[in-house]
Amino acid sequence: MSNKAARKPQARARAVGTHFDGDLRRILIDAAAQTISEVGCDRLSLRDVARRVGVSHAAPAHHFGDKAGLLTAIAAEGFHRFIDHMATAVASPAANPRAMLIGLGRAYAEFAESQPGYFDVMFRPALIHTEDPDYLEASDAAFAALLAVVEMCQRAGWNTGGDSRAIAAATWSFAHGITVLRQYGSLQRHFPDPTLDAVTTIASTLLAGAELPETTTPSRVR
Amino acid sequence: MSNKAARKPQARARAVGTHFDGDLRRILIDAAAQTISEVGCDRLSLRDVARRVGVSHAAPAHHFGDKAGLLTAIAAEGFHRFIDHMATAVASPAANPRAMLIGLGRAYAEFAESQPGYFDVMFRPALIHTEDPDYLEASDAAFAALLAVVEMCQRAGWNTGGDSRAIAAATWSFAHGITVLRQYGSLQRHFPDPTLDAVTTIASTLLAGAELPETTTPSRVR
DNA sequence: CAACGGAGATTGTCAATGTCAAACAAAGCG
DNA sequence: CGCTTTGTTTGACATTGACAATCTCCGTTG
Repeated sequence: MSNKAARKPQARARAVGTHFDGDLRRILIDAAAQTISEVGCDRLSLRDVARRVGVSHAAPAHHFGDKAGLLTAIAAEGFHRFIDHMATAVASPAANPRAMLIGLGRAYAEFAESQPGYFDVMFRPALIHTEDPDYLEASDAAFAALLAVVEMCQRAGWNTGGDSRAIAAATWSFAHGITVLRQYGSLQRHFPDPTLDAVTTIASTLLAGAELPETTTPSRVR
Repeated sequence: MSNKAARKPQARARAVGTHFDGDLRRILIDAAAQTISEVGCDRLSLRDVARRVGVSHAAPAHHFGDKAGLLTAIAAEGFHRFIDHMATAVASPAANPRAMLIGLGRAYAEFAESQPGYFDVMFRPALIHTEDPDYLEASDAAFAALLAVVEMCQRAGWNTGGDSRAIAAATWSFAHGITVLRQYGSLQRHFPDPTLDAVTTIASTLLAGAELPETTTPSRVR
């Protein structure tokens, strides 16, 4: 809202029948992401985005083809932001698999919480053009980044005895499940202490078959 | 489509201004679930459902209040069907944690694939009335059923050393993540053999820290 | 038996939305 | 100066969710 108010006069000043310095596309994406973070991906309306920015109701469709095109652009940018977030959050190889899993899971959920306007669109293939080259490229880059983390840990001495792609897929699945179920409130409703550390630590204990003792878990809440 | 054609004459025969034997609600739910399985939850339209059933465009809203009401009813019934499916799929306690996880994960994904019209709605809180008593009851019952499986395994000698609710939450998260990512096609795109067995087995190996050897995995594909 | 009230279902209507075609303005270029 | 291209607006249309009013049947009550 604040940046909208700051941007609107500039937009208005040159609005009538002229160009937007070529950055209307960027402004539209920002406004749409902001709207999604407020009302959710399902209630996004092209006309509402246009209203917020201060342009005509058909301007968004002109830039992105259709509603799915706008959401596709947001999803692609979301994956790029996701890559940046994961890169800074999991910079160094973890001491052990459990610590790595916890770090990855927390970074995943942190991104979903800090960038809801992007995360909500990234995994909604029914709403976007899944064959869009930019989207595919960004999605592939995100998986490649996750794969790089796994292989970095493998090089750091962690031998899983498995294909790194499969391990990355499983890790992604687990982090994604925790994240979306937390977003839905499903976990909060049934699990008394649904902090990321608690769930993820218990999960690794579960899957390890209860042999592993409780070790290095810097239990930072939330 | 086939059952619609078979049902339509009966409906038409008494349609004009009369009652539907009290089962119009059921017919609407069936038609809506069928529609969702075809076009997805996002493109469901009350008027389309009404058209398929052969009633007026306002009939669905009359029975369910609004669109979210219809989806809420479907979600609640979906959780009940989910409970039945899991009960038959995981009837006996698993020999070991890994076998139980694989069984749970497969049953979870099997349900999502066999009942897409219901699964797609069950985890979309933005589209339903999450405070609806029937929905909450059904959702709670589903978690209770999963919890029962975990505790059954614990009684069968599997000591995880953790709270059963936390273990159930983590298990649910992992199964959910695998399921939705498979639905989205994300896994198929990056993981060469995204069968449930493969992913889940690798995952348990990953989380166990690579100490566990490859054991009992009846590798049934898909 | 007749009046009645209510549940089930319909019709009509309204505002909002996505999409499309046409018009329009500004800039670049011959 | 005229032409094309790009960015944006205007106008229109079909679809949708929601609402109000109406109608029809059925069981109840007097």
